[in-house]
Amino acid sequence: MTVRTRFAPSPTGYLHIGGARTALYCWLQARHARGQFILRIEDTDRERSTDAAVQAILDGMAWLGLDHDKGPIFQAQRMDRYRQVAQQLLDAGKAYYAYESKNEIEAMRTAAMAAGQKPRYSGASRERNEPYRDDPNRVIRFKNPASGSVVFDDAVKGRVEWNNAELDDLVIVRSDGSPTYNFAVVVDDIDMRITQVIRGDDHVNNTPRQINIYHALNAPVPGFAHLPMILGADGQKLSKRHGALGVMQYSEDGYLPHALLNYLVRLGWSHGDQEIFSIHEMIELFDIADVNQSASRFDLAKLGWLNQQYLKNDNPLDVARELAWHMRRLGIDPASGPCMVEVVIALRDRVQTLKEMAQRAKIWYAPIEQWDEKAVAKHLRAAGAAALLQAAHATFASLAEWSPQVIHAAIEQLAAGAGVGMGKVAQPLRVAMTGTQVSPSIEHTIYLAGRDTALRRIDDAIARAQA
RNA sequence: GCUCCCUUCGUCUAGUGGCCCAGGACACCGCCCUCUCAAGGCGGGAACACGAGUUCGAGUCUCGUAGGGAGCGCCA
Repeated sequence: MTVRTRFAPSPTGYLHIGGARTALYCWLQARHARGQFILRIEDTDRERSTDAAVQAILDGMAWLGLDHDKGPIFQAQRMDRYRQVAQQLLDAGKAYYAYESKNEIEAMRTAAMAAGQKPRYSGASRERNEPYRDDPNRVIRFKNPASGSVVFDDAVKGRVEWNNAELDDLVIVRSDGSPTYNFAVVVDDIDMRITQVIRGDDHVNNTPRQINIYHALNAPVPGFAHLPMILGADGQKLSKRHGALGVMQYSEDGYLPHALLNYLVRLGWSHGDQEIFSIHEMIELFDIADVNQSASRFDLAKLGWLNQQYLKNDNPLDVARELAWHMRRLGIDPASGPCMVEVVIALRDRVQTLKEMAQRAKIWYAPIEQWDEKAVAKHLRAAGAAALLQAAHATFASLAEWSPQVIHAAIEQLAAGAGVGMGKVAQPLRVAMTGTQVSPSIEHTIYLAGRDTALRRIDDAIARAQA
């Protein structure tokens, strides 16, 4: 049997970290089994669903590379199908019309609470066999079994047993004729022949009543896997206020999609001591049954480390392409300076994101924006610094070849000639090149600036040293 | 209130009764390397929530307690 999984977000916002991990696990499970991955948009709530959110989800999935084999399928376009199935249930005596007002239902809930039960619908209309009539309160409720229990074997939670007595008769069709979530998912998952339902564990409690609907429809029940939540760094539930960023925000912040995927796959799942997984390895090794049962926290530091691993090990040509995008975002033309690949190699050990890399690369593409006065005071106005810079200027101007190796040798000679250590020469030059005391190795910093810029900056620095 | 779920270093996790006085990774601290910052190398501190029970033996099985979470909608 072909394995079929689906990711079914509701379009009420962007694709966040939790949704992205759910999507990843669904995708991995399907790819691992060489099955199908279906994308379904659960937009039965017309109030809250927006086209912009649909687009944001699609963009997020595309950026992560989680491609689907079918879809996106919109629930809003399947209304007739839900009504048809509801009618089937009605005809079979497995669902019924109910006309209680909101107030009446509210009263039932309060009464149940007072009796020490959970707030629930009393089932008042269950045996009344009320015919259809035009009434603003008309809904269709599912006739849940009154006794016995529902048992399912959750791929991550294990065996879960639920007493039917705990379940009330839920609404499956609203007064406006639209289906409710619990009903629409079941109809869809049956129609799409989903074999494994993978979703957040906030749905565990819905599962027993959904299984009862499967039974009422004489449909095979799929397997279930309920994923634990992802918490914020502070252990609080992830919300918009608590760093629950949309996936595309990570793109803008300079993370590589593969790094995010790698971080996400390890959040709740592991394969021995392995930390780095190629997409191919994830697909080979992932099994939903190995997923953890407890919630985990989102740790930006580890994401940063992983991102750097990819920055360091990916082909610099590919990284350069990404870097160019971030540089343009900073208003810099990547063509106005040195070869991007060389810049990537110079900076990749020193930053964790592409955004930082672009920020640091600016010194080779645009004039120095800001001088670190402490650096100027310490290294440019130091005794002998100006003379060293003069000497460096002369040496660099006469170099036959402009390469890091040649520049390195020249600086060593300069230091030896002045009877000082490398630091005494490198630091003033570094401040001259960058305005700060931090940069890649001095020879690369100078080399990447290009001879003309390097000489000009040394002149500026001498002027500044004497100011 | 009721029902369900969860609990190993600060964080992500390994661990499926003896290989564990608990391993790896991130973070943190120290040392080395060194022109700065990193990267890298080496080293360090750091955890089985608690209590009973089963067993020759429990992080691993059972029960309880505590703590955390989810759900109980004509929201998904």
